[in-house]
Amino acid sequence: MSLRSAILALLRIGPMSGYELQKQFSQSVGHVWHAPDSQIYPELRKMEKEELVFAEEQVRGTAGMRRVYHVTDAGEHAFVGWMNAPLKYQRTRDSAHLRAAYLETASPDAVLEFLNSHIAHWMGELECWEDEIATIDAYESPMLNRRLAVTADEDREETVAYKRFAYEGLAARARAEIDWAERGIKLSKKLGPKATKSEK
Amino acid sequence: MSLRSAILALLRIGPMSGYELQKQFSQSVGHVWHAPDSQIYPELRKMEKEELVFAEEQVRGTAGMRRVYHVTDAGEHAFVGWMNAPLKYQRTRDSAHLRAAYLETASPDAVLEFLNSHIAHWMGELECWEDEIATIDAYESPMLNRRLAVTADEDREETVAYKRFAYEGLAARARAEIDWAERGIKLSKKLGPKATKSEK
DNA sequence: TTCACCATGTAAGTTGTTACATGATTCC
DNA sequence: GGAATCATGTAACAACTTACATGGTGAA
Repeated sequence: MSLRSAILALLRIGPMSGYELQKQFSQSVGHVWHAPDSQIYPELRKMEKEELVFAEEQVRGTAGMRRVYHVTDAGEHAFVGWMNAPLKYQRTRDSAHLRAAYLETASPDAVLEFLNSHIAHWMGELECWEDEIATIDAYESPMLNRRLAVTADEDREETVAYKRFAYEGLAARARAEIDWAERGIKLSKKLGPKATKSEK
Repeated sequence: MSLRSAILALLRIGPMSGYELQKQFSQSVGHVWHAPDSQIYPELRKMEKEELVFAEEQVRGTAGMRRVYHVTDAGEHAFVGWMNAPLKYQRTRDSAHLRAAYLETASPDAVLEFLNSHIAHWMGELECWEDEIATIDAYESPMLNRRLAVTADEDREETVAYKRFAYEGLAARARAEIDWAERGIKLSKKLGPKATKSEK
């Protein structure tokens, strides 16, 4: 149900086509909740059937078509309902930590490769979130500005603060992962000589 | 494919029935990689067909049955292969941070409830991992001891160290989530009066 | 004898992945 | 005229969830 909530959250910023949504899901939002186009288009059609959104059909050129989706009252209600309901935590499936627990099975090279690519992965995430935070602070976030334009003056501070808060949490997580992997590299180097010794 | 790797990792510790595996997946391992019984039994049958494991059929009482699974050479090879291959990161789907980004939509009560239950959730995880670490340090982990019993002397330190390392990372993550949610509570209290004012 | 635990699954549905498929528009 | 981008999907498959379904064993 969270894909649906993510779509509603985006459409609440302003009406958008499936294509525009898809671009959002491949950028910043996609780093919190990923969704490929093959999931977005069918989901929009389902939401249309359930009247959470409605499509404004636009003609492009001579034969082109564009369906711009708007949130309906029912959709707004569903989103607010989700926001106020208890959150369902999905069970963890964390392949990196699963692997870490059995790292003695991997070759010393593979251990370093694993930890280094873990760092690279989370560095990418960290950069993404730090950029987002900088963009918010500079009042240059297109999506947020679009939302603020239709937000009452007294609610703007809150809207900005929570967005920043969310991104800070994601950045903190990325930093924790990087720290952890760096400690892992030190550990593997400490263990290294013994591992080699045992191969003799 | 990680479910398969997790099963192989457990069976490498020692032969086990589906039921025993299932118990592991509902305890400590299940906090890294969750799997319900309805996924484990069919997966074991598939792995049996692919000859990654074989089942030793044991009779219990007069009519009871028990299939104890052992890792085959092919299974061992598959596990080591997975351990040495680059890890595939699954795309993030983080409903808590998704929600956090739009918290201005929730009622002040719902915000606190969300953040408090986030803390409770991660406190539970943290406790789980700290217990595991304490158990390892006291040489009282049944699964780890079972594994160490069939491990060469010089590899034991590594085996213990990586297990501890994995759990430390999970504990660190839990702490980061708790910290973040606590900052969120402070933030919501700071914003609180204004939010109320805007309702007048 | 009854209750907790051992033991093994199936079935239906949802969600997510990967690959395929097509065509229009706009800008250079 | 060609490339990037706009635009919308389908199909097959894999993974995961939730609920259902059944029966044996062992100890109090």
